[in-house]
Amino acid sequence: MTGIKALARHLDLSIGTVSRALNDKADVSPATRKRVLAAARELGYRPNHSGRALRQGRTSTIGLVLETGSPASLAGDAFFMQLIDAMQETFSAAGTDLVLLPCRSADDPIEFLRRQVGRRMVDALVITATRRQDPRIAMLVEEGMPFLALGRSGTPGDWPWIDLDFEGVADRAVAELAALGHRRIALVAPRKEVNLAHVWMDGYRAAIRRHGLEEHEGLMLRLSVSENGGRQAAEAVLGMDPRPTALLLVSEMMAPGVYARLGEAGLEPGRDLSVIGFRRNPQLGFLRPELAGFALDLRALGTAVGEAALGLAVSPADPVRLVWPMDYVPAASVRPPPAE
Amino acid sequence: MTGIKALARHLDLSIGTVSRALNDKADVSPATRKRVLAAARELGYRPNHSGRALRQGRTSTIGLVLETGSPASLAGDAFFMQLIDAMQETFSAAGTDLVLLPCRSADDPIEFLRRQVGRRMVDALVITATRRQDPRIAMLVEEGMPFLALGRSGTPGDWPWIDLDFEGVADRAVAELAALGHRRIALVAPRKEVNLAHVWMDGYRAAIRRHGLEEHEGLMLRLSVSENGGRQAAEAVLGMDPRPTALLLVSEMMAPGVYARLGEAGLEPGRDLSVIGFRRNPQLGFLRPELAGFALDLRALGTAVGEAALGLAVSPADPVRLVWPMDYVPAASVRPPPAE
DNA sequence: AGCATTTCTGGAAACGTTTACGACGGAGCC
DNA sequence: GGCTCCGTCGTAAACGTTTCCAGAAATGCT
Repeated sequence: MTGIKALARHLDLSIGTVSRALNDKADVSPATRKRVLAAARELGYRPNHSGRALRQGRTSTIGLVLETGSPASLAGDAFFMQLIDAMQETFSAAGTDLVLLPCRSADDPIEFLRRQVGRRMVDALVITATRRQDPRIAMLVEEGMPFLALGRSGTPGDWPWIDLDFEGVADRAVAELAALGHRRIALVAPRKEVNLAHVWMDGYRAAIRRHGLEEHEGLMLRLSVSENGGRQAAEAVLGMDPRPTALLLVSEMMAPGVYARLGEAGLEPGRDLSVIGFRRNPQLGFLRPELAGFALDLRALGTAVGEAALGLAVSPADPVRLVWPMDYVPAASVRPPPAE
Repeated sequence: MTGIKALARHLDLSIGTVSRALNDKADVSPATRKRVLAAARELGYRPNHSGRALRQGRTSTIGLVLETGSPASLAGDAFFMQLIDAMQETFSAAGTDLVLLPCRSADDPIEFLRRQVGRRMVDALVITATRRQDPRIAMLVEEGMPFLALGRSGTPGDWPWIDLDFEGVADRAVAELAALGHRRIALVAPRKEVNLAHVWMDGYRAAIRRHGLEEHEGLMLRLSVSENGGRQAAEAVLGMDPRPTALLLVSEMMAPGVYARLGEAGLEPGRDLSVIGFRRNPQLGFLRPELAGFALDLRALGTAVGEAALGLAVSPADPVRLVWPMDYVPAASVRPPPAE
């Protein structure tokens, strides 16, 4: 393997000069720089990551922690894939690499993170699926590890986060439904104790109250975020008496299940039960009637997340705290409630 | 940050001795070993990954390359999540870490891999979604990078791979259907030019021929592996004249789309069109009638993949070449064809 | 007791890179 | 011509760890 040493010997230069030439440092003549770059390309030289990281004290790598085992994390839709895509594009321009660190849900997430921190293999971490009380955050703050949370948490402190506007979405969705005359609106929240579940339910509760609609804990369903969860949501709504006239889903990926179960009962989404999915998702373009939801530019979000993660190392003060807004897109799955 | 140096000073020992104690080497007395381990735990010492990697010439990390942007890779179901989970369990026992390397489908995969190889950040790579002609394989062989391919390829050579038994599944599925009296069996293959598409179609073709069934290129559909793809498959089948009596899916995740489209046409899976999904998937337990498919123990597969990947570094000779068998599990979605 | 052997420990080199510093040459200036 | 200064390059230390080697202490053997 050609290291910088072999390269220097081949060029009859010192390794110091070669290094400076490769890294665009000042103290090297244009002629030699050109010569070095040519030789490096020819010999296929790639700097050894460990050596560089050891010397520089940083790895130019950022880790995104993902939960494996939980279907809500990466499965169900290409949400994260697209996010990762955009993040990587941003990183790439900054000479940084992205690695995904899968954390087994069976393992202790704290221990997993502590291990990553100790290894110093990444300069910063991006964590997802934040909990209402998330010990990971306190740990990372304590360890002095730069990190960005995708999602808020009740853990106090000035750590950086970016989150979707769950309460804004819930509020707007309820408002749209109320304006059409809906009085009984059921809500689906994740079964898992992630923070967004509570933000989502709080936003819903506040909006229900503000519009003076029917408030009832039984209208809030906790289900797994999956097609099957959607099916169970529809099942539950069908069993309620009086039956809600609208259903608000925490994830649009549940909608196919809802539609299927309604169809089996001879009901039609929109006409018999208004349905609002969370995110407007082109993958679900086949749904009839079209599913109402909220537009989200995943590329823009991914870029923002990427930039925030990059900024972590450079400016630890003034952490990002960003609620990402989403715009309502009406569709035929939302109509006035059926006449009683 | 407490390095081994600080630890040694704190213990009034040489760093050599401390290192040996930590790494379970022979030349250290039980008493000091105990003392060192206690101090390491107390001071929260974690070996620096770069330092160790630099010295040892290996990183104890294996990279799994994933394609982002393509919905078939990680989305659709939790297939990879579960695989990763089991792989990680295997790695963990061997003191190895797993990182996921997302490769943007927009980028050049060769360049991406070359970069990973050059960085020497991982000891071995696991690549997925192998193509029929996959230049990545030739490149990795040439670079001398240990790797394992999840999926076969037409690229010649003795590189290690593990793949599902696509032709076996296609063969058995056709046999089951033929035994029930089906004569016109439609097949769904991925639209993308992955190797498995061809293995799958070849297996199907051979079985069709062997059983003397209706052979016709129009019976083979190339569609995206998604719920919507399943919908399109059903759509296509409905439009065929004469209509096939059975449908063989390359992924069970397409089944909900198939079921939905059939339902809209007033048809019932099993009764009007037999459907076989690829893998038996508990996530799809809600489908009625139950979907026939092939049992696959993802944990066992993940363990096998993990072990093969671990063995890559130790025994480069005699590469793994493994076709993973799957057993047919009948269900109500497969019944004799309707009387003409 | 004397020697050989074992057990434990410290010293130091090495992995590949970056970077502070010093050295050397030539050019410019008085 | 001697001085400074700038441009260019080589030298060497340092990052944190592992591992080889030698040395010291302790033990076993005759």
